[in-house]
Amino acid sequence: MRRSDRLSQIIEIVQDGRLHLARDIAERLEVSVRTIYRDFDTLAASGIPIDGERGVGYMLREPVFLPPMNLSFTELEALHLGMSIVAEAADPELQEAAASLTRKIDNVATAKGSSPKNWGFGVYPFAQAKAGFKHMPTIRNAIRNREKLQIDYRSLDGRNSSRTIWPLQAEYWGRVWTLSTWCEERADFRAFRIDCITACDLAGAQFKDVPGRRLQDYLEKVDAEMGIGDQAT
Amino acid sequence: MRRSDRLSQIIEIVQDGRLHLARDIAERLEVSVRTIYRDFDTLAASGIPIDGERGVGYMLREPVFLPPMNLSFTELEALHLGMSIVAEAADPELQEAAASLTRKIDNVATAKGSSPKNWGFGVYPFAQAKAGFKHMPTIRNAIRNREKLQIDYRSLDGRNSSRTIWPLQAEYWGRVWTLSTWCEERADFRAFRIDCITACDLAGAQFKDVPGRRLQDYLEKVDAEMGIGDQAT
DNA sequence: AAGCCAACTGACAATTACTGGCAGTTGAAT
DNA sequence: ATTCAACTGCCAGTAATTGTCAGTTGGCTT
Repeated sequence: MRRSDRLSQIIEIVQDGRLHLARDIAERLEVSVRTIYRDFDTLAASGIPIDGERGVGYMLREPVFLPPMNLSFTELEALHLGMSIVAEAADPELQEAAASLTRKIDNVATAKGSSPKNWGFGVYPFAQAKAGFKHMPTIRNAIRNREKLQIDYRSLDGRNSSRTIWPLQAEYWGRVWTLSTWCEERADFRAFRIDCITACDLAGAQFKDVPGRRLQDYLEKVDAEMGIGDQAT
Repeated sequence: MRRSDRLSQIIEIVQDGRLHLARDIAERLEVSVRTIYRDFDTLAASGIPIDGERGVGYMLREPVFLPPMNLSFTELEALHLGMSIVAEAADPELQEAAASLTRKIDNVATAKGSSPKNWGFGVYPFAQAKAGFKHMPTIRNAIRNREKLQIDYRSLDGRNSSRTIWPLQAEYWGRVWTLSTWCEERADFRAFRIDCITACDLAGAQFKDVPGRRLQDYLEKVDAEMGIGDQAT
């Protein structure tokens, strides 16, 4: 096996986010442990965020991918359009991520002497989408980690309520963002407009994968009703 | 210079889409021509779509990137959100590109044993955006290659007209797509709603970069007027 | 505090991979 | 028919990679 192939394999192995011992990897790739140590050196030198701790093992610090990947021209266009939209329609954290992703890709996908390419897309979503952005990072984080949220909500007709919810999915409707959840108070699925959420904090507990309360169950239920679910009541 | 660095450099050189001779590349990277031939072998074996033609030179078949790239978790989220939106709000060609890009990334960015990950985003744009999709591939292609378009247009108040336009940029407004152009008939900038374009064909000629008729000039003009430009008149 | 674990480091020889040079062959274009 | 430049095979010299060995270091457990 070629060295460069082995380096890619190491990344693939480490990508599960769990702890790995140099000895195990060495065994699996049929090289000596010393070689693995040297490989981790090389990877670190290339900027891959791998932490090695003495007495413990190796672990990936954050998600990574560096596959030999061929993108067609159309895929590049789809990517740029998508990033343009996200840069307009999402919260600042995602906006920054979209911008930095675009920079990274442009760095490698265009000849370095050339001027920044114009991809022929402009995006002008409605301003309303920006209301409620301040809660989006918290919400996305809660969805990722399956953490309950404690929210205060002011519905469109002016009633206030306080809920503990299991955030399942954020939806983008072109103008507004909504959040589909399992609501503990109502013991049912509820969708909230994110711009109507007045306060939003982690409740400090995770939620489990309970059949009947999963995103999949919600989508099936909504499909059955041919609607998009109720606003919070 | 390490071999792997040289391989990346070759990709970077070839990435301008033009023709390159092995001799020139060899000279530039200070290795022998023989080595360059061997490198192209290696690249081809890794799946990079480079064509070599005897007596002609080397050329990239389609855009490519295989950078050592680290994406943060947030960047991955931005990417998935963007692709979800494109998969809903764009024409079938871009939709397919978005889907295939998502597949490629999920293949490498998630542990290979795990089930497909749910990213917590849903996207439901208005159906109107889908009108006029049939012209989008032609239009995107024309923007890319700076080709004039011959269009038939039916404005919102029912008047028909036929124009030769220089397509500069497509804009997404959350519900509809518009196309900003230089219009030869009006000798001025004009924006057209893409869903109101009844026929759309390449005019068979390219347009040049004429100062005063570029996208950049249009954007400056629009900024100055604090509006979004006229609909076609 | 002692012991264990596994990451690390340095040195050296053996092995392997890469490279340049040369002498060809091949396919396409002129 | 000639030219051009991609391609191929071979060989010897060179450079990079590897395994072995003998340590050191920092964190954790007992």
